[in-house]
Amino acid sequence: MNEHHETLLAFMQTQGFVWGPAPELYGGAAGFYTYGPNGTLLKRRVEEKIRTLFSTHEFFEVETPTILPAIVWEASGHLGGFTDPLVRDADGGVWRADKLLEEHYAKHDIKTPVPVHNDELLKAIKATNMQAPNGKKLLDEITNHSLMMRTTIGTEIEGYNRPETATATYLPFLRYREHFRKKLPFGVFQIGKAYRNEISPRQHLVRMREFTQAEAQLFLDPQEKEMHEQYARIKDTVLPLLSWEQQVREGEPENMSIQEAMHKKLFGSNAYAYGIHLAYTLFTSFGIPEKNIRLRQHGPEEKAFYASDAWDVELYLPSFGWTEACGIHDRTDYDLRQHAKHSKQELDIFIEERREKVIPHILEIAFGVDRPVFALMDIFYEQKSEQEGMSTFNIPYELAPVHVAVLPLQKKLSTTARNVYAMIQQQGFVAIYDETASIGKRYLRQALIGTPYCVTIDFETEENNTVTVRDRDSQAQERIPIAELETFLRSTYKR
RNA sequence: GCACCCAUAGUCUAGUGGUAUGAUACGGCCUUGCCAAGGCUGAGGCGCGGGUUCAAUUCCCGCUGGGUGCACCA
Repeated sequence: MNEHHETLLAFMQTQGFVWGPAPELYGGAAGFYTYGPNGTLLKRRVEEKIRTLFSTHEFFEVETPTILPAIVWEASGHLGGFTDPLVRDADGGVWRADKLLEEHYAKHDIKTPVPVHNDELLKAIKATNMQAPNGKKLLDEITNHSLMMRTTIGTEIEGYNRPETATATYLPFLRYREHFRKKLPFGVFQIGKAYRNEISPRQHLVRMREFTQAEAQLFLDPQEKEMHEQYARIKDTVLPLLSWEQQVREGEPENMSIQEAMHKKLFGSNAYAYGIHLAYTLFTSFGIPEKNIRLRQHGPEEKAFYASDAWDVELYLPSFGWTEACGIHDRTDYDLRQHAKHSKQELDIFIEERREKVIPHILEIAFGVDRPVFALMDIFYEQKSEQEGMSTFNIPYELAPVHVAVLPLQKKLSTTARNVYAMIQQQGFVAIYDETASIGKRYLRQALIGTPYCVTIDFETEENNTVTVRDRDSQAQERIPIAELETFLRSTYKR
């Protein structure tokens, strides 16, 4: 673990951003964290950015259940074929059965393919007479590990916590069809919890067992993936693109216009390019510096089974380096076909002009919300020694957890100060009142949580109803009338 | 999950087979005119369980949590 990350963890804990692993009282469970008051405010602001951007691009928010019966996950492909076959050794160690056999075959230059089904896999392993890598005897049983968290609905229905929000978002397709008056394209988005029973979660908020996911889903007519109007608006935008070709030759991302990328066939359709652009815009709207963002194309091996086009938004985290933050997938008609098959319903739309029924294609932008939140803390917390100046959380002003602090210069000014505090709260700002310790110490406290403005009530306030407003970044103070505070603050915090 | 390493106030740390050092943060009082100011003072800790021992925070085992590598991350 690097030193920066250790400093960051102390910052997040002491300043009320992130605590855990929870429940701390009982020693904690890996992969679960609690957002403290400041962390929760920060995360909310990030979620508001998501809502604003998706809404202004004609996506509509929905909220679906987090627990769904097994049949849904059989249809989506999450259950069944996509669990890991595990074999135990005499000591209780657990190994990936298919990987063990694969390695064994590779080592002995055996060309036989590794069987897919558990019983055949077990038979093949027994035939090799192999042992576990730790020298222990392997047991005669293969069990499945699934990343899905199982639960029971009522007394006996098998259910699972959703491992992604997307599948849950697709299920009301027939309702969407009516709601959007049988016309494509239409878009929906969802922000909510997802659960993955990771074998060993690490890297703090970056990989949790319970996390917040956000995703936008655009339902398209497969023959109308050109989206000329939207494409025309974005085609000249330059994006940092790390193509698969560049990765193979270990090159750097290239700054390239979307149009140029289309010519090079990096994106499969105008619509997909639109999705890429939207995802990139989203991450810049969080205030993450452009140098910390790049787009990386998936290689043929890592591309998900359902996707025709696949890129990730990656963020540079000082703690962990380049980290996947968001996937943009053209999922084609895979999901709707699967659910049509399993539910025995026709999930299509009748296109008037062509007099035909089509199964819409789905373009997906999906990401863990906790990752950009972590990135903001990781990138913008700056620790300084007392000689160097104040340690500051340099979060962009509009994302700061607390908008403004109200500080009486001395305690004898507290009545006036509390009146100003009450007024600011009623105006809808998130405010903090602090009258303990020296004024300098209180400025530091606010800098540490990124509060942009400190309103100080001094002796002049009582004479002429003015206060000073201290700006976090410039540390400059400006005297303004109390009556103008709201306008001043409103200019930073648009609502 | 495997291998190795680690675990002391909120945070960071010293140290010990006889219950613990310091810094910082925090509370109270006094002082204080924009400063990470000063004085007095207060509260706060050996992750959990078992073993060895007269005695365990210290030694041993297990668990939990963290780090690194492998695996996993659909």
